Amino acid sequence: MPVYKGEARMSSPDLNPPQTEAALHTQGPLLVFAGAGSGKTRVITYRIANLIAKEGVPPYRILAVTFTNRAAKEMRERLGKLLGDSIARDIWAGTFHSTCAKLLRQYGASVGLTRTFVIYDAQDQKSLVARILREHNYDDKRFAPKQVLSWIGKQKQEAKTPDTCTDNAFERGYAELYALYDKQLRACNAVDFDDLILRTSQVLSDPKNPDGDRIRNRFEYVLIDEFQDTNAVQYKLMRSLVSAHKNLCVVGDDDQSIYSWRGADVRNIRGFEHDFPDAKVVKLEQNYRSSAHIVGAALAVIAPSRTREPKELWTANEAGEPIEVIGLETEREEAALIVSYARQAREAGLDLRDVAVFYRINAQSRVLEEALRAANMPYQIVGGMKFFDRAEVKDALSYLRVLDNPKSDVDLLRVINTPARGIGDSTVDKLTTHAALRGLSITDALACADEVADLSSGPKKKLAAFGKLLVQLRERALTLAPSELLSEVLDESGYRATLRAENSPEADSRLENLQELYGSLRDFEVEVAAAGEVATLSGFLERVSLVNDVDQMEDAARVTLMTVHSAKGLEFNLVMLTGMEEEMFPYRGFDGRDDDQLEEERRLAYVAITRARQRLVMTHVQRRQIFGTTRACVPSRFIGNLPHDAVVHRSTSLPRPRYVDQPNYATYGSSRDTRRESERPWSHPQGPPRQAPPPVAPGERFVDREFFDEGASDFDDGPHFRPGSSVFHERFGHGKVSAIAGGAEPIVTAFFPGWGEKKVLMKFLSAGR
DNA sequence: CGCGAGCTCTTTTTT
DNA sequence: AGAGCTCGCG
Repeated sequence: MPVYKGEARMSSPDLNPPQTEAALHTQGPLLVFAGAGSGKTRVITYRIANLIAKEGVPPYRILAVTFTNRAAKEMRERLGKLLGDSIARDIWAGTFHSTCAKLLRQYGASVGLTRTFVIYDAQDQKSLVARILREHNYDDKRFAPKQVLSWIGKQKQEAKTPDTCTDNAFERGYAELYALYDKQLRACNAVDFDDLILRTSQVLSDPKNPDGDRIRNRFEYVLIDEFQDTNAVQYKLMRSLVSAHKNLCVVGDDDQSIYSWRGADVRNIRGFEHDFPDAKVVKLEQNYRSSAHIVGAALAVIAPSRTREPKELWTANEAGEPIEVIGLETEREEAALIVSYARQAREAGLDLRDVAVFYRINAQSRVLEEALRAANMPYQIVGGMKFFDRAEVKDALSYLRVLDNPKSDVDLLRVINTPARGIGDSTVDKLTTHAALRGLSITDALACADEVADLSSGPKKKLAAFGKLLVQLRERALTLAPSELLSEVLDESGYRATLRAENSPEADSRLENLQELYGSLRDFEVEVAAAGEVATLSGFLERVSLVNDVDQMEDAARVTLMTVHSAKGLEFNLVMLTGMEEEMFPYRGFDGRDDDQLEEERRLAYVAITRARQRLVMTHVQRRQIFGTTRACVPSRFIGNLPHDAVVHRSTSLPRPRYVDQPNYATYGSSRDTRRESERPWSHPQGPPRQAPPPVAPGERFVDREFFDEGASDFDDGPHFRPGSSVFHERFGHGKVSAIAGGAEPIVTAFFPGWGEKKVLMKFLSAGR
């Protein structure tokens, strides 16, 4: 019998009244509006603990859906502390996607999936659609794979199937493609991300399907976090999941709804009471996380939003440090400032894991990264190019996936000529045509390669040899541990040998990445073994598909760089929010932004600000080089919204002249402007700052560099090697640098006695004698 | 059939 | 600025 050790705490002042109300709720629907930093996670864990300990609900009958796997893991850890790890382990906790993947492994048969189905990512999807377009002679001017996929994705997010998706003649072509794409996925025993939800929902909503009832009976209590970011299928799935008992708790904040572009519908949370009229509603409005200045700033930024659920965030915390708004000339200077601030924070005793740098788009990270690296400041970048998206890693995974699931054509085609084994495009074309005509998978077609029409004996032999390789490897897969299989694959396929033979710095780097993949597979095996289970290939591949970068984030003493989207749900002592300029944040895409999108940008800014506990720094520049051109920049309207008394302005130069074309702006961006957001000018000028930084004579150039470190801005010569430097390399020993080629991964040319001149990646070098 | 060079094209946010 | 693509050559 579980003993609930935290019982004493439950009634203690640990929880405020609304928190207690939510935590003690048991039966029926519950809607929790959880303001930023209002102790939401704690309420959720206490509530689950209460269900288990007081109500006697078995942990395995509780499903908790979180936004990231990281959040699920953290929740489990907290519950472990309250109830013990063995109980916490039995709770179902994960994202919608990982939960559905788990369910489909077991209950996927009725929707055409076997236990070894694979999950296709964006790249896989694209290559599949491209192939369909080619094979069916679609006009690739009218049908771009990306557009086709985004249209299909939208249908799936709205729970629409190929036959129910549209009767609009204009969209007929898309609907046909959806049908073809769907058919291919089924033939491949594969799903895409949206399918994970859609197919699970289909299992649940088919009244004749006994699996639906099995799943329903399994979960007596369902909790969904970040509910404002659920889409229509997820909502539908949720409804059929709880239709019997209605023991549903949803938690969210409409002010933090930032994923509408992914199909998320904020009406799910705003209209919740309509679908569940007897729902109990609790509002958590006290912020415990941030200083009063930061809470005030967040409120000021979100206030102009026209559509908000009524609620009032407040805090009893102290005012704290003012928010710093810093104007700089270029993005390089901005990066230098970030380095300088991080350094000062570290010297002041702040742990670097408590320092974060946010930006609106990933493209902004490069310059920041270069500056941090040059300054030897430890950092990690979340997002951007993922480890598992690298070509060599994807190749290796494709081998594993097609071994696990022979029907996966996309994976087979990816590796059929990687490394090059003389199977060219025309041979592959004939093979795929042959397979399509007979309704075979490519693996099957390979098994009888000599029957392929129009193929001479050379290519046939090569196909047969590759087919044989796969058969042999598949046999080995039966007895080998997944990590051993990977090793075998890399050897037998010639992949490793080909890279070794290349003997270039890039190839070395790829080999290293493959080694890292091997390492992560080993880690997975150890972890699974610790839980008393056996590591399966499918299990590993699924994890790889569904982890995101925030899940992967290391808990190390480093500055963290990420997009604002990735930052949702996290918190840091010091947050530096970069690129606070019109067109950057709010971001302006190709076709501008409509009102709804601008509101979402505003909510995004709200999310960014509320991540900070003690200190918030916002930077903006006068000109920024991005996408190959230089743009002139104006401070973001969100800066204009900040309360004057909470802000200190600084800059390294006089702001650009402001062309005031709207008399209203004398109040420095106050929300007195009642026009709709989109009617206000885009590059609207700021009024003069109310609270000027140190006084400056008009026209005089004011440069305030006292808040810079000496030397922080000249990171150009930052790389610690230059021509003439002595370096050390694992294999080549000591040498002397002759040249350095920059870029994200700098390549150093150096002379090594006994080896001659070699080009190596800088990361493989250390300082020599 | 495979590789390289030039070309174009795209550029938000991600499970 | 960078990646991905097509085309042409060996």
